[in-house]
Amino acid sequence: MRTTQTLIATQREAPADAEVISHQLMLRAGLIRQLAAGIYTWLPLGLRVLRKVERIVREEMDRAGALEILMSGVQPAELWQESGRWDKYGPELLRLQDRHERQFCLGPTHEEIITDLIRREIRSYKQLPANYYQIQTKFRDEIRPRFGIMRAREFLMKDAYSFHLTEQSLRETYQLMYATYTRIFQRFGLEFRAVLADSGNIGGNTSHEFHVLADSGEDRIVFTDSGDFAANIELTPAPLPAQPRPAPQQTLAKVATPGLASIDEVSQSLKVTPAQCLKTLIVNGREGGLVALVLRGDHELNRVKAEKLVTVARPLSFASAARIKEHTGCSIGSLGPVALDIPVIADHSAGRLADFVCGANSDGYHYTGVNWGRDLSEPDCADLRNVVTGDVAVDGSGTLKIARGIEVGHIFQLGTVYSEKMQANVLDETGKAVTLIMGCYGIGVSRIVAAAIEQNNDEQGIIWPDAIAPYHLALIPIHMHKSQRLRDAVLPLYQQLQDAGIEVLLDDRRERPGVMFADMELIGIPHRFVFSEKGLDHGVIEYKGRRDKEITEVPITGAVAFIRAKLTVLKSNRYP
RNA sequence: CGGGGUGUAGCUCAGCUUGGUAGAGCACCACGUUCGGGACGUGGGGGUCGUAGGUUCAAAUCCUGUCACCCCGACCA
Repeated sequence: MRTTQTLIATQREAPADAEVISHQLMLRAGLIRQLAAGIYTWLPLGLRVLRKVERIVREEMDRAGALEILMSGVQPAELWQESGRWDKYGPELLRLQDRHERQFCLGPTHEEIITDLIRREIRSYKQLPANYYQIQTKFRDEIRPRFGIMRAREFLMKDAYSFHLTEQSLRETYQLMYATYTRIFQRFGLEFRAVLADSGNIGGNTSHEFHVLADSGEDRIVFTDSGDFAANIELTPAPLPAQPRPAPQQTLAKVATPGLASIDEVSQSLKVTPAQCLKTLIVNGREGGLVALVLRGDHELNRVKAEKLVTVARPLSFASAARIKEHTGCSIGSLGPVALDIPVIADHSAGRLADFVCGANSDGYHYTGVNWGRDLSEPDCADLRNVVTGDVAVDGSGTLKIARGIEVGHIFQLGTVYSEKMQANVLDETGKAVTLIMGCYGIGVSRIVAAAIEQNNDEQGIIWPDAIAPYHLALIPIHMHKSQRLRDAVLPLYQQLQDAGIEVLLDDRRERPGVMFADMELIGIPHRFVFSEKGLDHGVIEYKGRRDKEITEVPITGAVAFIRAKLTVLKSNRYP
């Protein structure tokens, strides 16, 4: 492709509302344009990247024996009413009516549609297992779309659904999908990790997430060096404290702490570590009352763990400041478990503290030297906190490390949640109707484009991995319009490179070199050749990889072979 | 949905307090000079100042409504 024949829509400045780097760079590089909140148009260069991601996903799904179909983005309400999700899903489901006033929605996911299809088409156990997938636009009317493509309302997703007669068969396909996802993310050339995940409100039991590692990621994932343990922080169990609780040394004292509310303020003022303080969080209880969750001052509440407590309301919600004031007579910064007349649940490590500091349930006062069992009753303990770096893995595989990740894939063993409600069953060998067991497997195709940029960028712009770059190679001739000699060197090579299966972007604009360099770097083309009169005098052109510091001179006659050797993706990415 | 913010040229923004001819940089067009890391000069095109109403001789500017977008909190690929 020539730059004069495509749309190079680069910009020097990003719109002020683009917050994350991938959003800024996608706009500046001219990959996307915003149409409305969370809704984007893909420009030619961006679409090439999206299509490459899609293609790799498709090839590997096909290889794994999944069958591609395409389901409508618009879905009739009846099926959602049948599964019970029409009422459950809330405003995130964009509902619409046709001219006959029939209810529809824009599909945020396709469980209902596929389950309906399968229950009509598959009658016999002999047709199982089955695994169907599609790559389709989804729509979720997020309360707050943000971060550009990363969390758009409209996005492209690969979703697959498998159907089984037995749990064993489900586990086999689940394993196959796990392996397939691993291949897919390896082929992208992105640093990623698969972790155990919370199955959330989709239901089912086993579930793994695939995360692209990036410091800007919204999720925290936890793993050990051996790799034996890997999980989302949401469901990483914290180790039980190794030491028993020390014997009390201090006596209980009430000290004035006027104006001090946060753990930091209190601990600094009283000259103790945050780990020696307790923080008390009051949440709404399941029966309408209040529940106090108590953590060590240096620990953070884990919402998923808290929601698993039978006394705590789901979803977890903090009690309002007004309600807390009404109940305890103090504001949030002065709460503590002493003489608190609501149920108290302490994190294990908070339960092991002795001589600790906590709020006195009276504004401007804290207690010091507090001890469980002496100054207040022994607490009920539970695992409530997020693990921290250095905690020990409960499976004994070492100490935990924490990284940030962007969730780009999620696989679930769904079970019979949908098949039961929608009566999707087949006849087994004995002629008996058996409810289908389901798995589902998602990949955020468009999100991967953004995640790749979050992970791979520098001052100059995007740095695409070869496998998903819009073009493999940029050709930059310097002042070609003035030199017949350059044209005679560049144009035949441009042709040869394309014939060799290399995707080339030839910059034939009448621009100064600096402009061309800057644009190709911003767009993130991973390899480039520069042609100049000076180089041609010696029969060489200049090569530079996008991450390279130095330039390499390459004989023009060996240019094709040189770049083919660099592009391992040409070989490894194809399969028979 | 609650809290906050912003709407002026394709992008970044000034002008608004104190009403009086709509601006700058980048981008775009033409010509000239430049020419291996986002050149320079001259000339030019482009804006119902988000939108509706009000106050006023006069509104980008003051008032009211409304819409859009963005940021902070509860979901998710």
